[in-house]
Order: sequence, then C-alpha cells, then structure tokens
Amino acid sequence: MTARNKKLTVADVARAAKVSKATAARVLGGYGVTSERTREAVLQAAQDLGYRPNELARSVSTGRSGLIGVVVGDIENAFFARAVRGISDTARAAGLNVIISNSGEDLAQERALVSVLLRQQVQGLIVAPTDDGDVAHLAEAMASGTPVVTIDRWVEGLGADGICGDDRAATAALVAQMQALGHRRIAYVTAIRTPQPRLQSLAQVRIAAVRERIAGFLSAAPAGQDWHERVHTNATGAAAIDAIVARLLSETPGVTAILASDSLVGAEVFRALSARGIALPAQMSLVAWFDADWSRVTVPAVTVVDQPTHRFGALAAERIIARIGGETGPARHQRIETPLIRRGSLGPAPGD
Amino acid sequence: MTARNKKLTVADVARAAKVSKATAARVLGGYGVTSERTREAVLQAAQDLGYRPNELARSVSTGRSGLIGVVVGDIENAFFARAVRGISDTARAAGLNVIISNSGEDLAQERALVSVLLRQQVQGLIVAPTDDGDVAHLAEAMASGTPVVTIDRWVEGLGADGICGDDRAATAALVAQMQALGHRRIAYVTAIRTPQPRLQSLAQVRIAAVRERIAGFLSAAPAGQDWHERVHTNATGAAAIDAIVARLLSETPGVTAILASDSLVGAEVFRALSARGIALPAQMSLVAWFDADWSRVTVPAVTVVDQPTHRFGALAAERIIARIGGETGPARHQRIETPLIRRGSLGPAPGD
DNA sequence: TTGTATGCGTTATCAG
DNA sequence: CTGATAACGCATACAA
Repeated sequence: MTARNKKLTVADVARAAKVSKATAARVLGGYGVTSERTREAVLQAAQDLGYRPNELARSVSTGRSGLIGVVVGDIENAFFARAVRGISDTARAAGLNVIISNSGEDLAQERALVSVLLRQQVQGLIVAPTDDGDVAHLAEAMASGTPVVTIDRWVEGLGADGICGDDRAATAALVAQMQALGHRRIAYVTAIRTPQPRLQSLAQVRIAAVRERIAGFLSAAPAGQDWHERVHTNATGAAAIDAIVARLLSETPGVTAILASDSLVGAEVFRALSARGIALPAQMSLVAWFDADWSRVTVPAVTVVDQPTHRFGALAAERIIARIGGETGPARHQRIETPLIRRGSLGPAPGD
Repeated sequence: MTARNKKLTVADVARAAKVSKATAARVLGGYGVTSERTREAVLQAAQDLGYRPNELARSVSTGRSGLIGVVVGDIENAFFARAVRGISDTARAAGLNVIISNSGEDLAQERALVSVLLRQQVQGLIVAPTDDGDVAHLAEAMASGTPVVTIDRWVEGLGADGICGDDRAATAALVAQMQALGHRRIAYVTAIRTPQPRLQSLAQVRIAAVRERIAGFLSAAPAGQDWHERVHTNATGAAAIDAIVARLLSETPGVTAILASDSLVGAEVFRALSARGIALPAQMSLVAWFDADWSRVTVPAVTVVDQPTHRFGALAAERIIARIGGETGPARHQRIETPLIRRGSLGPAPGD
C-alpha cells in the first residue's frame, strides 16, 4: 500500500519476504507450488510494498500478451461503438484485454494499424475491413499465426471467421414487403464512395455487408427494370445527402421510399426530408439500418433494420477466443438475423 | 514478405544478414550508428524474412511502453466516443498507442481497470472518474509515477490535470437567458443515482461536471426559492425518464422548461414529451447537454450546450503527453467553453 | 563501425 | 517445497 516511485519487481518482494526470487515469482505468478506459510509471507510483502506485476515482461516471457486488437471503421458510429462494447465485455470475461483503433474507413490507415497491433503482439485481430478486395495485410497476419475475425463484413477467400448480418436476405424481404405496400420506385442511399453518383456495378462496393444489401435490393427489381440507377452513392456528410435527397425528389415518376444504408445516412436523409417539408410516411417512406437512439425520437419514429450489434461483438470475441485457444477448421461464417422494427416512417406508397 | 509461422527475432535477421545481433538490433531499432552497407543488408534481410519487431520486448527493455490508458464511463455514449477519438488522434500523432476501457460508471470496475492498465505499464492515464470522492486508485497511480489526467470531470485535491467544460458559468448563463424568456420554473434532469428521486444536497453528486452544472442551476434561483426539488435524479433508462416527465407535467404551478444533463437523458425526455403530445417549445422548452446527432433531426431541433468533445480529448492527450515528457508543476485545470446552440426547442415560456 | 556481454522483469527448468 | 539459473526479445555500456 505504501506509495513509492520506483517500480517494484519480484526481486524486491522476494527480498522483503526473505525468500528466493523464484519462490516469490511462483506465488505472485500463481503457478508452481509453495507452502501456505511462504505463500502468505510473500503476499503480505507484496501487499505492504504495493507490488504490481509487469504484464509486459510476463508477456515476453510467456509469449502470450493477453491482448486482442480491434480495428473499426469509426468508433464514433454507434454501430461500432456498441460492437466494441460487445467485444470488450466478452473478451474481458475471458481475461483478455482489448486495444481498439480507428481506420476511418481508410485502407492505408487500416494497414498501418494492423501492423502496429501485430507489433504489440496481439493474439488475435477483430477487423471491419474497409476494402475486401485488398486484405493482404490480414492474410499475412493469419499466415504468421495471428487469427483474424471480420466483423460486420465477410471477406470471401480470406479464411477468417466472420460475423455479419443476413444482409441480402433481410433486404430482399424488406423490399418485398415495401412492394406489397405499393412502393414501385425505391431508392438506396449509401456512404460508399464511387466515381459516379450512382452505382455502376456491384463490384464497386468493397464492403460485403453493403454489397449484399444492394444485391438483395437489386434482386427484388421487376424484370426489365434496372435499379442500379436507384443506388445513390457518396452519401457522406450533410451537404452530399441533401443533394441526393433533392435529386430524388425531382425525379419523375417519383421515388416513394428510401433505404438508408446506415444510421448516419438515415439521420441526414430524415433531416433533409423534414427540411423540405416532406411528410413521412404520407409522401415518402424511410427505412434505415441500425436501431440508433435517434430513430425512436423523431416523429414519426423511423423503421429500422435492427442489427443486434452487441451480439455481433460478443460473437466475434467468442470466435477469436476459440481460435486463440487453438481451434482449427475452415472459416466460419456466422450470419445474424437482422429483423425489421416497424415504425411510423414506413407506410403505404402515396396513392396506393 | 515470406509467410512464416514462428515469430522472428533480431537474431534471425542478424543471421540472415551475417552480422551480429547487436548490429541488427541497431538498424532495426533505429538507434546507434551503422554503415550504410550493413544497414541496407539488415533491412533487406528483415524485409525478406518478414520480420516484425516485438514492441513488448522493446518496452520491457526500455522501460517505456508507448501506451496510454483511457477509462471512460460508457464508450457507447457519443460524448465519450468522440472524446476517445480526440485522444486517439493526438496520441497516435505523438507515437503513442491507446488502450480504451469502459467503467460503466461503476467504481469497482474503474478501480479494476486502472489496475489492469497499470500492470500493462501504461505511461499515462486519462480517466473520467465516476466518483470524485473515491479516487485513491488514481492518487496511487500518480504516486507511483504514472501521470493522470481527468477528462470531463475535475477532481479537487487529486493533483491531476483536468480538462472539462465551464459547466457552472455556462449553466448559470443559460438559466439567466431562460429566465429572460419568462421561464420561472425550470427542472433539471440527470442520470446521477441518489437514494431519493430528488436531489437533497449538492454533495450527493460525485461527478464534478454535473455538480457544477447543478450548482450553476441553483445559483440562479431567486432568493427564497429552493430549487433542489427541481433536480430530478436517477434518470437512467426510458421508463425512469418517462416517470420523471409524467411527474413534471403534473406539478402545479407547471414547469415550463427542462434541462437534460446529457444527450441520452435529453433524447428520452424529448420522446416522453412527444409521446404525451406536448408541443415544443409552445408548452415546454428543452435544452440538453452535448450536440448529439439526434438533436438536429427532431422537430423542433433541440437547443444544446455544445461540448467540443473532440477537443476535450485532444487536450487531455496533450496534457498527458506533456506530463509523460516530464513536465512538472501544479495540476492544470483547463476549462473549455461550452457555447449554447440555440434551436427550436427553446422558446419563451407559455403565456409570456 | 561492429561485436560481446549484460540487463529489463518475468516465466520456467532443473537440481537439491 | 525451495533455490539457482537459464531463457524470452530487445536495448545498451563497453570493448575491440
């Protein structure tokens, strides 16, 4: 308990307890065997001095750091924040510590972060890869013996376990439901960056979760209709989204419903619609991914595709823990159901 | 570049480059001096083998981990998420890595996390202490040579640098402004947990930021009026907040404005008001702390006390970096201005 | 400029 | 059950 300024080592405790370094290390490290008497003496000494084990030295010695690394696109996004929470909760329960970092959805940054984490000797990596066409850094991590789990985003061929939503099926079902409500022209709005403002081809989408959603969206298109032109990209920031909404509203025949690919896009679309005096759902329906706080606060509340994100994180942590524990076998792809939460923003198409 | 399965060490690189371990270590570690020729040979060998330095071993050797630890109340709260982002951004720029953890606003958990972080040899700690009456663990960290910076929450007497808002002054000014708008009965709603549903005394509030806000709130009370009864506590979760709003609405004479102590409380209060058909600001005004996403999405948009949270984080990181760099001197208390962003939810009191 | 030898704080092996 | 002593991977004082 005594405050001190120099770091104490097992040697110091050993000296105080009048035992050898090895014995002190045994009781402090909780391994090997010692008599009850010496055990107590050592613990007492450690207590008195205020000894605190050096985990780094322990890691170097054992080769196990007890660390797992996490790379997300944006910790400020509630989706990732909650996922991180899920990861942390189950990792900590398993005695693992977590290092979190932010790629900002930038590939170069992601590479750099993975490298840093590997140098920190993380025993496993949970990543939301920003570009599933360029995952050499992840493959290399796996090749060098550090297991990788992707979260929210499955990467075909990488061989890493992945936790993600049932994006394609859920979207197809959602669009079918919307068509039953009379919606014939639906727009999809996403933050994915492309050269043109509309999607040219699915291959432009390097994030599987979004690609699958769009695939589900396109699969619902009636024969002969090209829905690609209904997929609006580059929806990053208020100005861009406002412009997209403006474009949408001036189309003829009019779009009657909007799908927002994440909760940030959803919020801005809602705002742009409100600002223009568009009534939801009378004039326009809106559905967004992720049940963010704001979705239930607006009037009307917003229909969302609920992603059980905390569970995404928990499952990802479970997977990485299993792999760290030596589990072998082919990559496991876990698809989590993402049920629709129906709220006021989704209604019948106008005039239907 | 070659994939391998065993971890490589300087020794391996040295062997491949046909130099001594020390020489290899020098060029790989970027210290000491070497000839250009051997330098290139070593780098080439490292490249070929796919060598990756072990930062933990380096840390043990140098005594510097390059890590700073962060303990926040809730990473899912946008306030903390953004603060963490600010911390990470400037820490990384200074070559430091960040370990983030969640106390869940639980003191025991906070203590445990601080302990874990210290064992991980973090060189500094940035903490949002959940109880400023019990900071022995932080004092101990400082005493043992690990500097501490508190964020959002100043702790008197701890001796740690602190970054926080100008809570008291900003609140007093805000309340004055509201009084000028005719509001005579204002309620303050906070998630702070107390035995009773109303605040009995300021000392019950163990988080300085909130205490200061309430102090500012109370200081605006006209002589003879006890505003304590207007401070509603335990506002955690939708049900509790709904009950508080219900109580508020049934008071006579009626409350005409509500202050929500954080953005989660604010969102739920807004929702509870909407659900009851209360018109903002015609029947009730609302002001919340933190400019969360949802604040600009509602109709009307919500007036907020803007906390430049990314800057909170950046400044906290700067402080901890300075202290790690050896800066001495008394604890620095930096108060950041938190300007009001006036939006539709704040209007004149009804009938004024 | 390079190599040798030792230390960092821990674990872990091996006698005693 | 305990105590020397050698790792772990890297840094560093000192010698060559």
